[in-house]
Amino acid sequence: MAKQKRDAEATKAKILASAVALFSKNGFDATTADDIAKESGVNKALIYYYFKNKAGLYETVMSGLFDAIYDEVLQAEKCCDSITSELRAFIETYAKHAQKHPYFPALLLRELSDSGAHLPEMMFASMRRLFILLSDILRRGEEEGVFKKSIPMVLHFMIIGSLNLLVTTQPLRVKATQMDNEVDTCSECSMETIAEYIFNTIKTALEVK
Amino acid sequence: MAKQKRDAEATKAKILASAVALFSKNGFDATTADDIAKESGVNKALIYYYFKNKAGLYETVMSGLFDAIYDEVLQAEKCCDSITSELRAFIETYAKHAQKHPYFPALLLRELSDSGAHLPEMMFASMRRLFILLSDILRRGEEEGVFKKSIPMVLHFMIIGSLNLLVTTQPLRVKATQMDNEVDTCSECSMETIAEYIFNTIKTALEVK
DNA sequence: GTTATAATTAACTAACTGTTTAATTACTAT
DNA sequence: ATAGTAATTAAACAGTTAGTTAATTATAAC
Repeated sequence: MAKQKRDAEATKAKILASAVALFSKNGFDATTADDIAKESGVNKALIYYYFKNKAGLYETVMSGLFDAIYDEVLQAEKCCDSITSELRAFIETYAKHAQKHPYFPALLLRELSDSGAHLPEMMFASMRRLFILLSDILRRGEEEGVFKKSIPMVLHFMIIGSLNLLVTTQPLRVKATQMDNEVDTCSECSMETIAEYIFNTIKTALEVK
Repeated sequence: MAKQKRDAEATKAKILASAVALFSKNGFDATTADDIAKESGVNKALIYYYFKNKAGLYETVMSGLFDAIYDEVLQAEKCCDSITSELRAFIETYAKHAQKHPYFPALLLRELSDSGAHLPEMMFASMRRLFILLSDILRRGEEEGVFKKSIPMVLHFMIIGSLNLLVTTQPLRVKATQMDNEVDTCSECSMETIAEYIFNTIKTALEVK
């Protein structure tokens, strides 16, 4: 069927797309239902018709984003022959995704900075899933005698903390370089270079000497 | 003089204290002038009398927090005999401060996640100052042949990113442990242990073999 | 074609928010 | 005492916001 005048799925999709864009740019509080309605060209009441309320829409948005990155990382990890390359895949894939969807780091950091005030259970479970993935790599590496004993939670935050911050601060770092070329803020660094460097740092620290 | 019925400095201090607490808990947008007035027991209009407007109050709050942590790190770094222990001091002091003032990581992460939307110049300069401190340690270490060549900006975010996230997620990680003891979220880890581990990870990666 | 249902709309509301104002009270210097 | 100033107050204002409602239109089933 061609485009109808009424298409519930299409309407829902339009709302979601605008919501992702606006929530990530301005956060939950600073994004209004009117903004989303205007951006998507959809009547405001339909937001409540389809998503119950603003919080419900936000949760749907976040849930989708979390699933997407988890699936991608899970996928990438399968096709590896060594533990070390699994670790590299974890970091690289997360980095690639964060670069491709730069709103994700912003939303994640905002959520973590108020301890998940807006979405208790769902975001909780999603973060946990991702952490278990890394935790598992480290445990198996340890069992195989390839990795030293580590504190997975700290390594996890060293990885995703730095990756997320490097994405969100990108414009800030570019600005810093323009103002003062003395300080190297890595403003020209590609996400691949950064991921590679983080991987090497952690790999070196994990190596049994 | 004993306590008077009117004391401008005391009033300002009361407003600031409540503002720090509320801004860090709920962020800029979700904190209302009414909240601050109620919490501090000060008439709402006095916020505008002393701080011009909400943004002005926010900037004063952030400015104070940034100065405090910078001064502390700068102080700690002076009294070191080796480059390696300067690096340790940097990480340890930041960790200690973040633990002592757990609202700071929350505010910092929120700011960075929207690229400093609320306070362009001031927070920019403060972040830069702190980064230069670390950058300098790494450069001198490199010159002395103690450290490998590194990407300071990435290391900086690995350090402060992980430390900040570990502080803000503390309650979340405790909750995770209560629900499921299988996954170790480092919920019992002291900030000293964490700082020590981060230091060792980075030190090992920087060592010239 | 009629009917039932799902999608859409414009207008509305009730609560909230940042900020101002005009009046009032306490303190200080003379 | 008095006058001037600084601190404090309650009330109000104008704009915004999440969420609702009752009516209207399209679609599909029969």
